[in-house]
Amino acid sequence: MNKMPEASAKHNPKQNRLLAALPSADYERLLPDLELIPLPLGWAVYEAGGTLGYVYFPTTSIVSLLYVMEDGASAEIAITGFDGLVGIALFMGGESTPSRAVVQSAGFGYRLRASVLKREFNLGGELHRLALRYTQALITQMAQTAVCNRHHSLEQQLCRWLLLSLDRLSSNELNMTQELIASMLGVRREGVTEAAGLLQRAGLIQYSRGHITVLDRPKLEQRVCECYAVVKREMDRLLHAHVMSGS
Amino acid sequence: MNKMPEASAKHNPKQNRLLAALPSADYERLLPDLELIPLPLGWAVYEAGGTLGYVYFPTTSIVSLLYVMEDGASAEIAITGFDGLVGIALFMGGESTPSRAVVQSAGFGYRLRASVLKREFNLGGELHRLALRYTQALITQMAQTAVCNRHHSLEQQLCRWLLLSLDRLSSNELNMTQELIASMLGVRREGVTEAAGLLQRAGLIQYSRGHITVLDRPKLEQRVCECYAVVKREMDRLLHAHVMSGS
DNA sequence: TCACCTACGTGCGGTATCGTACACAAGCGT
DNA sequence: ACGCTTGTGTACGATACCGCACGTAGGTGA
Repeated sequence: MNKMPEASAKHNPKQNRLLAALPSADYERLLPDLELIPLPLGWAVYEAGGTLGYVYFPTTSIVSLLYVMEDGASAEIAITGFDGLVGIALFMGGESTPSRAVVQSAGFGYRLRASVLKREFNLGGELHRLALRYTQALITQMAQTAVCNRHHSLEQQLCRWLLLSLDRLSSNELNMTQELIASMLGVRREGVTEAAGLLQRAGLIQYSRGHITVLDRPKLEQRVCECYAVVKREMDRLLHAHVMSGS
Repeated sequence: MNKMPEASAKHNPKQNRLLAALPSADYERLLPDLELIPLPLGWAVYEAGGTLGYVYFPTTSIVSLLYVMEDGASAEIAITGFDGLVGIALFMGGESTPSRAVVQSAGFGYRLRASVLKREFNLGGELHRLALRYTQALITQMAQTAVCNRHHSLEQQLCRWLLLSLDRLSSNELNMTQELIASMLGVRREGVTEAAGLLQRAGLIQYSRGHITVLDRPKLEQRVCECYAVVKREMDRLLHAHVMSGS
């Protein structure tokens, strides 16, 4: 519908699902303030307790919300990609959160200055509605993470994590060391080696020095715990449903 | 300041921190629709996936948000009392959530019809602001629960749970069987027996057939993991700070 | 008073994950 | 080509929690 001349054919704010779901009036209003930026692997989009100058709308990148404890132990509490935004504390009113946001898979995204986001949010339009619905989906993901941490095996959690990451990429390949996965899942690196080894021997994935290729996604979905489906279903319900009714 | 004749001296909507923080204009507007109701132990305020007809503002009761899995295993993801509200999905836009809300400690609360809440929320006034800030505090609690599940011992988690519950009651006594605590923490009942036994032998608590008395709260705070303090601090920051600036 | 139920205590083998240590292999710079 | 760093595989005892079984004790009702 919108055939406006983009700066680059490769990058487009509408690659982000939330931005894409905005009515054109709202979208046009934000467009001049949307700034394309690269999100390099490992970069901290924001630090725990820090002030948020921007919200980020990832397009081709994946950002993990993770929590680092006093003793250095860490755990991922949620994962965001083209289907969400990073920096909910800005519009929720807290300005900061005790968690970190780290780029888990390098790529691009668009950012919006805090003041612009707040202004648009306070208009009470679609961005307001979408942002809150997305936040609720994020809450579901966090709740599910808590439960999964409690009740499911490392192998199941790894499957969940792989699938959640895969859903936010356009390929079936991840660039990710076991060390990094371990810190996300909050387990030992050796634990990941073992679980990944099982999956590899079963022919579901192929692993090599920080590069994972998913060979058999259906089988991965068979092994994963219910947590994955719950998160995915809720994400779809809260965001897809909107696109339907909103346009 | 407000010396209005309440229906009962014992019950007052302002026993709930969120309602108390509303400017009088907003408060007065809601007052006719606030309905005092008893919250009996074990009652499901809402079921997973169910429609929410009301939001609840607990005053003397404690409500647990918990997640029950397909195989019956469960885990608490957050806890709410006079400092919060139950039913955030109503204003977040999702209408329902995949979690349950169960009364963990009997008492009272006020409820508001969904339509009334949404109307007030959409005015964009203080309730809007407060509800979102509270939601962010809830998010922190859920994140912390996820991390605590992953990294801390059962004993530490029990301490955290006792303190969080205690903070939402006016006494130092809890009515709560080990069985119930176990289902909240998502562990075996025997595990709770053991952990509680340790605390009892150390003279921190006194246990007897579903009745816990906290004897030495300072020592409890010494044993608890950092998770408790983080949640409490963030709760205070997000809600107290408001009271300051808002009135 | 006695039977019964509920809540709690305890013991024991099983298992997943941890902590640590070390070996190996792929890539990278010189 | 060589050594170094980084990423992965493996082993092994320790431990926290599980699943199950059973024992005990306080409270309740007939």
